[in-house]
Amino acid sequence: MSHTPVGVRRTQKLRTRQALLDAALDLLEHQSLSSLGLREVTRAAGVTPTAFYRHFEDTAALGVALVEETLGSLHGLIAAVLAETGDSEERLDRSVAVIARHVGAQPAHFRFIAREQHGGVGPVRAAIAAQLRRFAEEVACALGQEPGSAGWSEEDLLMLGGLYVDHMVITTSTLLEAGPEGEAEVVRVARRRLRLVTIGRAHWLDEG
Amino acid sequence: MSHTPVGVRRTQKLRTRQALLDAALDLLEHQSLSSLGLREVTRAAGVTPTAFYRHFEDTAALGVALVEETLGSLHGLIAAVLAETGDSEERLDRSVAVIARHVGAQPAHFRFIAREQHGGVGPVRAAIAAQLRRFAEEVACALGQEPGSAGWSEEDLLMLGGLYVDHMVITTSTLLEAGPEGEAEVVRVARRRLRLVTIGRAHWLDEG
DNA sequence: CCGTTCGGAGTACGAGTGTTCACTGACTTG
DNA sequence: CAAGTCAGTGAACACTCGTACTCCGAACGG
Repeated sequence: MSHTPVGVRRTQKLRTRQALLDAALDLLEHQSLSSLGLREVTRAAGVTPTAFYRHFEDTAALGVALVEETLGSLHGLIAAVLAETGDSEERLDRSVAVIARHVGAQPAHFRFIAREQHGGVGPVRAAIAAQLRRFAEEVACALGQEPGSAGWSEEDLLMLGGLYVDHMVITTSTLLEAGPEGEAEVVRVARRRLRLVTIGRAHWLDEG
Repeated sequence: MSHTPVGVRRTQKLRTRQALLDAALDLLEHQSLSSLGLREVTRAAGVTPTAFYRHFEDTAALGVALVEETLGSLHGLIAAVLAETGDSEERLDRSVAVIARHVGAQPAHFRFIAREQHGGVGPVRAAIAAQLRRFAEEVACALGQEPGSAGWSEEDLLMLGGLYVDHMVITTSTLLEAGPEGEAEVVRVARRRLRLVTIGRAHWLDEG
C-alpha cells in the first residue's frame, strides 16, 4: 500500500488530459477539428504546447477521445428507453424527450459529433461511424425482441434501426441549430416524423 | 457592339474564378473549409495570393459560391423526377438512381456539401440550409399535387418533404463513404427506407 | 487613338503554426 | 531514503498564414 492510494501522478495526468479535452470542446464550438491548433488547445487549457504530446499524438487523436467521451456513455441509455413499457406512441415521445434533454444539457458535445460526422479528419469520422453502427445494432436488437417485429428479417431490422438512429442524429443537429427557443417546434416535427416511420413499420409486412 | 463580343476581360476573370473554385474543391476532398488557406487555394490554381481578393472576400465567400454551384443547378431536377408518371415504387427507384448517378458523377461537390452542412463556417452552413429548405418546399409542393395527398395539411406535407430531403442527404453521405464498390448495397437499403416511409405516408391519415 | 480601368504580379510584414530538444522537480518504487 | 521515472517547462527551429503595399500591362470606352 503506497502513501498515496491512487497515485497523485496518474490523477494529475488525467486532470490535465481532461482540461485539454474540455478546452478543445470549447474551441470547437465555432470551428471544426481540422482547423483546431495544438497550441490553441494548450493555451486554453493553461499548459505548454509540449505537454500536449504526453496525452495525445495528434489533434486527431484528441478528436477520437472526444468521440468516445460523448457517445460511449450513451449506449446503455437507448436500450433502457426502448425497454420501458407503454404503447409505441408513448415510447416515441419519451425517446424524443430524452434526446432533447441530453442535447440541451451538453450542446457542445453533440455539436462536435454533428460537425465531425462528415468532417475532414478521417480517424474521427471512422470513430463516429463505428459508434453509430453500434447504436443501430442495439436499436435493431431491442426492436427484434418486441412482438410487433414478428416476421421481420434480420436485415430489415437493421435497416429500421439505422433509420431511427439517423433520425436521432438529424434531430440533434436541428435542435442545435434551432437553439433553446425553437426546441418545442423541432420536437413537434421530430415526433411526427417518427410517427410516420412507425406507421410504415406497422404495415411493412402487408406490402413488403 | 464592341470589338470583342463578350469582353475578353470578363471572360478571363470568370476563368480564373472557376480555377479558384475547382482548386478549392480539390483541396476540400481531404479537409474542411475552415482549415482551407487562401494561399493554398491560389497556389493550386496557379495564381498569386493577392489575386484571390479580386474574386472573393473570404474563403467563406468562396464556400458560399461552391454551395450555389453544387446545389443551385439541382432544383429543376427534383420536380422533373417527381412529375414523371408511374406508380410510387417506380418513382422511388428512379429518384434513388438519379441521386446515385449524380453523386457518382461529381463526388467532390457532394462531399463538400455533406461536410460543410454542419461545418465550422457559419455563412456556408446558412447557404446550405437555405438551399435544402427550398428543396423541401419543392418536394412538398410536388407531393401536394398528387392525388395521394388529398386531405394532407400544408404542415404535414412540409414535414414529409423534409423527411425525403434529409434522406437524400443521408444517402449521398453514405454513398460517398461506401465508394463505387459499395454503391449497390447502399442503393438497396436506401430504397427500402424510402419504401417504408412511403408506406407510412399511405396510412398516415388512417392513424394520424 | 488616348486616357482609364482593373486583373494580376511581386514584395514585405507580423503573427501564428507543429515539432524538437535539453531540462527541472515532484512523485514513485525498491 | 536513494535512484529513477515522467508530466510539464522554456527556448528555438523552420515553416505557412492573411493582408497591405506598389506596380505592370492588356483590355476597354469615348
